[in-house]
Amino acid sequence: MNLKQLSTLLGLSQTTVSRALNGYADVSEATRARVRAAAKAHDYRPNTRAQALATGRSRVIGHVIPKVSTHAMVNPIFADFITGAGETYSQCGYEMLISVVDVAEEEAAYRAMKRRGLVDGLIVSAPRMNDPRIELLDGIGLPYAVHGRATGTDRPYSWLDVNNRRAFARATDFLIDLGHRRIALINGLEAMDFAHRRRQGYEEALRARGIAPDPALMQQDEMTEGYGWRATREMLAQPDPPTAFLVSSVICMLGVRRAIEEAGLTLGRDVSAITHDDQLSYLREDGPVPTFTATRSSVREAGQRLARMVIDRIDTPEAPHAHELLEAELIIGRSTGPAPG
Amino acid sequence: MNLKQLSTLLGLSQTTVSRALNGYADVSEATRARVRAAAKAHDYRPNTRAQALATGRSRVIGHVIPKVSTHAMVNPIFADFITGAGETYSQCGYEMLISVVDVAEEEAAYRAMKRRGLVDGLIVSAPRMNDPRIELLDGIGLPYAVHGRATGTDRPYSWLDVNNRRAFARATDFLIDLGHRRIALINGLEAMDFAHRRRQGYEEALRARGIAPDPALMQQDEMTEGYGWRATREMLAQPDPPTAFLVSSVICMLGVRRAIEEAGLTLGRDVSAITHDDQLSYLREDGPVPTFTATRSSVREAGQRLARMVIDRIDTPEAPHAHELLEAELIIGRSTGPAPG
DNA sequence: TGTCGTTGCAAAAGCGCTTTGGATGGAACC
DNA sequence: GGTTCCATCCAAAGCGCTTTTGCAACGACA
Repeated sequence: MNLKQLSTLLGLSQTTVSRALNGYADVSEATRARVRAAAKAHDYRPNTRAQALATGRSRVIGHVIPKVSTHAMVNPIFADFITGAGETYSQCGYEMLISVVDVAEEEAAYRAMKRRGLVDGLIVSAPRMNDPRIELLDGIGLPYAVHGRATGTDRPYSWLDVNNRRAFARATDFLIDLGHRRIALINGLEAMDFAHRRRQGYEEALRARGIAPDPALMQQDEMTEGYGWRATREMLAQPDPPTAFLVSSVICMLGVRRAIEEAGLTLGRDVSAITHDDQLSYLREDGPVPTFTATRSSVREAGQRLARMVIDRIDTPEAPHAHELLEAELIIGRSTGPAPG
Repeated sequence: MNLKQLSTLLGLSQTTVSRALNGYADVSEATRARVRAAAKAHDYRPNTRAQALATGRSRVIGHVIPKVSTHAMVNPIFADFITGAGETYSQCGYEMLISVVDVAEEEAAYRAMKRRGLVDGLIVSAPRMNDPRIELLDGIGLPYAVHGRATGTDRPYSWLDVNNRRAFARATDFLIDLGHRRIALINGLEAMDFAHRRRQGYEEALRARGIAPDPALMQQDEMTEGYGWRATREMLAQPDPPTAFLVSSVICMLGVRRAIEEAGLTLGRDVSAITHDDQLSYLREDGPVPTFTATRSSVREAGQRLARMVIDRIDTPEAPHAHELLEAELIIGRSTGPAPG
């Protein structure tokens, strides 16, 4: 059933049927009701492609996943983020398109998306420092919103971010209050903006309390379980080992815990640890007191809100850029306690 | 730059330019070369929407994520699977559309996708037993391929699955060979077909060696870290606790290990455990001997191959249905050892 | 010389929708 | 009675591509 068929069936023109369904005022309410009823009865749905061609809008928003090589890591927050964004998209009548592109062809991919009219807007994920994509997309003329920020870029853009700096500063402060002085940072790759900010927060909090950051207590890498384990193991083997750890993700934290337990220590008593927790659904816990003390912020909610943000950019490109800074909650769990000794 | 502009620029008709670019024979090689050069020079890309409208093919494949409630779990294998599928799609000139829909509206969503010409085909994930989606999609007339199988359905369909039954039978066998008799199964939800098959494999292997399956040693739930921990804890507290565990996912296994270590036991010595390992990239390990003994099968590769399978269904709907049964490798790690005592 | 088959290109229709620019008829107003 | 003005509706153009159909030119062949 297409527009033409529906309209002849109703004895109306395509124009009237189209305008009736799209809520234009120049259709009598009586006709509109009749049209709506018929559309419902025949389960009429306008053809998306035709609609897109006619309006110049595809009602699709793209997410690009840059692929480094065949075995590169997929971001573990991806699934929850996508789910959040997807919820908003369905509410707003948008679709989500995901494109896996080789990192070498990323720029070409963005250009092609615009040229081919594939998407109306984009989500930019995992911004690096001085991320070139911002200038690129402005040049191309594709609306977008960034999940995170790109330190070093001076042009305005819309973003949503967790206050990583404050979160890690607070967590550091909390550990210092508990009496810890040797606090390690098991960070993500610091080319990533969020990791850079976390280190800033960590170092600032240390310095504010008169503790000099020790390079031997900082590591950065892709946030896997294995990395958490390895880094913790090495640090615990140092002559003057840390008594507390600041960890970049729960996945990583699982490795940290493993290394601590293997060393015969008890987490929360001999050694403390705080992780950032994106509230990944498959790592969710039920109990009243969480296992890990954590700076918590829902990445699913971030997806929801960021989706809304791109849609706003598409609808009102002339509006000023939006910025949302989500504050992470500090949740006290069982992985922290007073410094031993 | 659109077709019309490009053709006037070349002094040719739209027809000729279109046919030149699309490789038709009735264009001289000289003209074709000239057209190609001009297209490249101006970075011409045909408008996807117009192309789709004209051809009746959208070159988009849909993945539907049914959402149970706002806080339902997102499948942890999702990200890696998507990445694999996405790789194949880009190679074949397809795009991937992901739709998050409320489970109550799932059927309506499939119908709408067809009606609106949104997608050419679908991937069906996480099939349950007697999954109704197969009949539904056949009725709607949308090509699809299933990730897993749906026991109980008698109509033919294309699928790709891991041989879950054999994998779990082999793992069980391996544990029995090591001397274990009390072997627990920490399964996924058995409404899911894969979990059902795993239990079959497990029980068959037990019976074949004269061991009666004990309901007290089987649990099923959503495969979170917390579930693994809880289930293991409970089982270890039983009067006649298991000496070995069969675990449905690495995420779950992390919880199993935690419970074992908390009980003062050593994994691989006092208690053995084998997990199924989808090779999720963020849980990847580097070392020579893996931490966990596992039945291993790459979900990313599954994504790649399944994507190819839907594309084949779209291109040749009359071809017989394809079936791929991937055998999981049994990888011996450090989480298994001879039964104590 | 006329016929035929090829080759190379173009005109135009069509995909299913939106939107522009009227057309129509009746009420309201002077 | 004529004019204006709504309120409704419609015909047709257009979005950017593909595809069908047709036509002109050309060489080969008898």
